[in-house]
Amino acid sequence: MTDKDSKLYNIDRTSSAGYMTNWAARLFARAMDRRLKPLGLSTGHLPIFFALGAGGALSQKALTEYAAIEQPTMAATLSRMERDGLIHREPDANDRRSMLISLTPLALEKLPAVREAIETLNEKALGALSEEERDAFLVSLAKIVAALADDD
Amino acid sequence: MTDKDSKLYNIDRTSSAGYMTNWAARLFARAMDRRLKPLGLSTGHLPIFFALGAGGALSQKALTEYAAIEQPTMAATLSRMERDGLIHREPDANDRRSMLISLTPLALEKLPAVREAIETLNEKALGALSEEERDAFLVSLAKIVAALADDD
DNA sequence: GCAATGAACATAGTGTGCTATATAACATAT
DNA sequence: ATATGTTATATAGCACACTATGTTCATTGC
Repeated sequence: MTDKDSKLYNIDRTSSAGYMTNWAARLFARAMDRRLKPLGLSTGHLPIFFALGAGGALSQKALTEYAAIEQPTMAATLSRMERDGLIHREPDANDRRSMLISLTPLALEKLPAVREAIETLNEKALGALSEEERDAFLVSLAKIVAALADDD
Repeated sequence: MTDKDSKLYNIDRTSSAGYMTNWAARLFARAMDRRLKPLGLSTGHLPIFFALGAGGALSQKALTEYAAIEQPTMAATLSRMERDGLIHREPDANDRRSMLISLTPLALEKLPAVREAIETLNEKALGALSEEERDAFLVSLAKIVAALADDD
C-alpha cells in the first residue's frame, strides 16, 4: 500500500470528533484529578457536588439522572464518598426503597476550592480560544450531547 | 440562599468546558463501544488500530506516545488484545527490552467495519452542526489538547 | 570492565465507566 | 388480597484510565 492509498483509505484521527473529544476529556480529567487529589476528591465527585452543593438532598435515582451516568456507576461512587465521609445517606420516609443523599459539612467546606479548581483549569484549557470560540465550543458540545443522548 | 445568590455563587456545569467535554466523551464512548462490541472490539483498541492499521509494527513505547496514554494503560490494553488474538508481540532484535507490536490478520480484517463505525457515529454526533461549526469544533479541540498536553 | 544512570516493560492497587442480574418495596389490576 | 409488573438500589464482572513501584536490559562515565 502506497502512502497515497493509505491517506485516502485511512481516517485521520485528528479529524474524528469522537477521538479528539475523548483525548481532550482524558487530559481534562488527568489535570482535574491532580488538582482535586490534595482536597481528597476526584472527578467522579463533581456531578454530585454540582447537584448537592446548595445544601439539599436528592435520591440516588435523581443523582443518576442528573449526572447522566448508569445507576451502578452512581451507586459505586456514592459508596466511596460515604466511606470517605463526603456524603450522608438517610432512608426516605416516603419510599423505603429510596435513600436521600446529602453532602456532609466536610464536603461543603471543600466547595470553594472545587470551584476554584474548575475555573482555573478551564481557563488554562481555553487560553488559546477567543470569547467567540469559547461560546461556539460550548454550543457545539451541547448539540453533540443532545444528538448522542437518546441512547444509540 | 436565594436563587440569585445561588446563581452567582455556583458554577453552571453546562458552561464548564471540562464538564461538557467529559460528558460528550462518555456519550461518544458508550455509543462507540456498542457499535464495536459485535466486532469483538472496544474503544481502547482504536488508537492501536489507527497506529498499526497500515500494517506496520511499533514498540509499546511508540504506541504509548502515539495514543497519549500512560505506559501501564497501554500494557494492559495490549495484553487484552493479545489474549483476544488482535495483536502479535515479537521481541525487538535490536533491543531486548522492547517488543514490536503488529495487528493480526483477524484485526486487519475488521478495519473497514471500524472505519464505518467511526464515520457513522461522528456523522450522528455532528448532525446538528454546520460544516463551519464542525471545523471550528475540531480546531478548538486541538487547541485545548495542546494547552493541556504539557502535563499540568 | 564496572558502577551508576536511564529506558522499556511488567505488576499492584484504585477510580470511574459500562452491562447484566438480583433483591426488595411500591403500584396496579383483577 | 393476591398476583403481576415496575421501580430503587445493590452486586458481580469487566474495560480503561491513573499513580507508584519493580525488573531487566542498555548506556554512559570513570
